Amino acid sequence: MTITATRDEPRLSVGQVAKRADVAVSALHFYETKGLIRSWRNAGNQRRYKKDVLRRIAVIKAAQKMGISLLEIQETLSKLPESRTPTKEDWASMSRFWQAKLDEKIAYMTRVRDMVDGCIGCGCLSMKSCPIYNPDDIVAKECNGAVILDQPERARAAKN
Amino acid sequence: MTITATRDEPRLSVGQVAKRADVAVSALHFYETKGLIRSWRNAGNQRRYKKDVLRRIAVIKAAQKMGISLLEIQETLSKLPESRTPTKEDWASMSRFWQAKLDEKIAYMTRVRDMVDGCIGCGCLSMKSCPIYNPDDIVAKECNGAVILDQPERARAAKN
DNA sequence: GCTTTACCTAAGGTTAGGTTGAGGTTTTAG
DNA sequence: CTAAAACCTCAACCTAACCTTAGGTAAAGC
Repeated sequence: MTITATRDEPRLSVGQVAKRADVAVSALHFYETKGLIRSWRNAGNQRRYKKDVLRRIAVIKAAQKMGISLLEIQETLSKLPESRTPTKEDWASMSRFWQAKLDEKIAYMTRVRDMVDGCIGCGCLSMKSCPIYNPDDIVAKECNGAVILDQPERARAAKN
Repeated sequence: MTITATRDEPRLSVGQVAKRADVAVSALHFYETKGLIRSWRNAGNQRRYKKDVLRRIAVIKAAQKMGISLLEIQETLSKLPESRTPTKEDWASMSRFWQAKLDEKIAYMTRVRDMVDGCIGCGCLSMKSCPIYNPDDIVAKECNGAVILDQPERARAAKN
């Protein structure tokens, strides 16, 4: 009896998902083409979603707020087990993964801030040795002594 | 004599600027169309730059590293005096301005990290009240108590 | 049963920050 | 003086992350 009740999970239409997750229908289509979410079709070829798509979308949005690209999000989400609905621990470990990335980014930005601070503030801006003045070695060698600024450079690296 | 020597400031060609600033010629053209840098033309219609363009470009690149858009950079640079070569204090105040923005961003990311941490970690993820679970109020009202997450939303706001 | 609302696909558009290429001119090196 | 290197403009193309529009189908309300 309760079994029957649990069994006929109600599937959501794209409109319902859009409303509840506060994203545009077009975005849901888009996420699907990118493999971020999945849908089933009803007899009339309309998308039907399992409820846990809401959590997936919430996680996608949270990750985006962290500045993580959809590609990276997709890659991470794809590690979730397809066979079962992800558990709390699944989401938690994903969260830890992204937090580490965030920490990296925060650290990176802090280094940039300090570099700008140190270099523009220290008076060397007018000198040949200043990393800000000499764009070539904007990755400061002088000024504040070996500031390592090279984390979020994957995009550029990929480009070249 | 020295006066004469100081007076005929050597102007740089795009190729020279590109090389010294480590940016593509196309990028320099692009920056010019966006009003980020300025050039003069020689008799043959070729671009010639004053030396301080190098510093401008260095600053542009530094700002980009901070995640500041070219539009914002342009707006900030446009406040520099056109009449004279910017002084050290000009650059320093610009640097302070951007540092404040960076601090904002860092604070924002820190809040996001803490929200993800608190919410996924606290066990409420499976509950209706969780801001991560309920995308509508991903701007956490529960969990960690009023986390204000709304700084870098100009893009979206502008869109809607 | 009919109308309105929701949905479908495919293609093209948008913004940011450029890059690439075509077709032609100017500079520079030998 | 000539050939190569550098430069010019303009237009097209690129990625990300979607949105919009067109033309057509399905579902829901009365």
